[in-house]
Amino acid sequence: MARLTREEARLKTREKLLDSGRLCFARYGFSGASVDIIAETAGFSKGAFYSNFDSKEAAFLLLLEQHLTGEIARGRAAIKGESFETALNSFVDLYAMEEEDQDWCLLSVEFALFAARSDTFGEHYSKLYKHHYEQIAETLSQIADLAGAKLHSPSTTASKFIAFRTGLALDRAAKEPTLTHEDVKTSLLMFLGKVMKVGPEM
Amino acid sequence: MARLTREEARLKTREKLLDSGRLCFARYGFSGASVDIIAETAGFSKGAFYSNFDSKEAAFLLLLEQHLTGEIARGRAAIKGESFETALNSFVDLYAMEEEDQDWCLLSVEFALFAARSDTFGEHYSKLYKHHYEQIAETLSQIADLAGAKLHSPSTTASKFIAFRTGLALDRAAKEPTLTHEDVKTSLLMFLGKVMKVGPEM
DNA sequence: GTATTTAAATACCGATAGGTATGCGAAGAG
DNA sequence: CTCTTCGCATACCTATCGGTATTTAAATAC
Repeated sequence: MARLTREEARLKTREKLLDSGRLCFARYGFSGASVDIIAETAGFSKGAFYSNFDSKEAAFLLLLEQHLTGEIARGRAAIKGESFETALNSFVDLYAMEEEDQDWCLLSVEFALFAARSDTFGEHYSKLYKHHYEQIAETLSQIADLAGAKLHSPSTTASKFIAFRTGLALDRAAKEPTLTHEDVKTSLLMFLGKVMKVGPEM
Repeated sequence: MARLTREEARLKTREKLLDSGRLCFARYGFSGASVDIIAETAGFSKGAFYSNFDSKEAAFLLLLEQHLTGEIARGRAAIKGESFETALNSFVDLYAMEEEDQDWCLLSVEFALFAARSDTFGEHYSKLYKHHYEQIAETLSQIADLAGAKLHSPSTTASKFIAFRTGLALDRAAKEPTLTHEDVKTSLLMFLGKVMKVGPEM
């Protein structure tokens, strides 16, 4: 293994900490994932963590931002060059997630709660999501376009879509979900179909 | 004020603690509401709390159960003797809640997260909600009846409805919600309308 | 080589929490 | 009136956590 400069080593450490953070936050939640655990899981100590990030909250925020960015990119990729039917299906598939992404969905819920109760944080959070919804709105509009439809209020539709998705994910996250993965997919398809005035019946 | 027997006094204390718990849990969340605070708010000490409840979790569970029971009762009351239109509207109004109930909606979300991560608790939680959804399903079926419609799978529909409601409430709980109260109402009406095959367009 | 910088380890701190053990004062039993 | 019971208060225990201060060891600069 090549000798690393100080800068390279530091960035590598940072990445490992972020990876570990992603894992721990998803598994234990924001308050449940202690800085000690995150650092230890990455093979470092708390000192390394605080030498790379201002606070636990700052690190989480970074991860959340990365995750949202990735979600948008995956959305765009899923519909790229596809027909309406395929695009809609692929897009919904992305949000009817199983496993890994579900963990992150739980996390986002947790952070919504946190944001709802924290004055200082609520603002930052709202800004982040306002942008996120606009990005999703854009993708949704493109899908609607494929069907020759036009969304009445794209960004509101995006909010509702994510709201529905979140609620469904919360059910799926239970030890004994009352809904199946199919139910989730059908529900989201139904919603988008209705909104684009082309959907199948429930 | 009449002299109280020991039993009467104890029950009164218990009630006051539960009231305080309802308030504190809603305001600060489950982990944010310390037993100390709950007891103090009720005008008692931690000793009183632990003399009345096995644990913080047990007390919360009791409150959750009471809340769910109340929700069902309010649902039934809202549609009693009404025409389809009125029943549907009143029912949705209940779930498009503002303020007080919203706090509890947040709490239920928090507990869904808790249940998703706790093995011991997840089971208890699932049982509670399975019953809850069945109750809602019954009310939804009655509403559908009024329109001469029949729900395909009442209990699944109830799950989806609550999922949607929860997601929407989560947005409304943000410091700067992206949806309005009207959006929430419209969305829920749209959902039920679609499901009962009689709804208005989005 | 030595001096300096700095990433990361260790040790530590104050706050807070859930829960327990014990003490006290008033209600109930006789 | 007295002894017992028991609801609640007080004091305490242990653990954890986010964050900081200090130290150490290695990379860089000279």
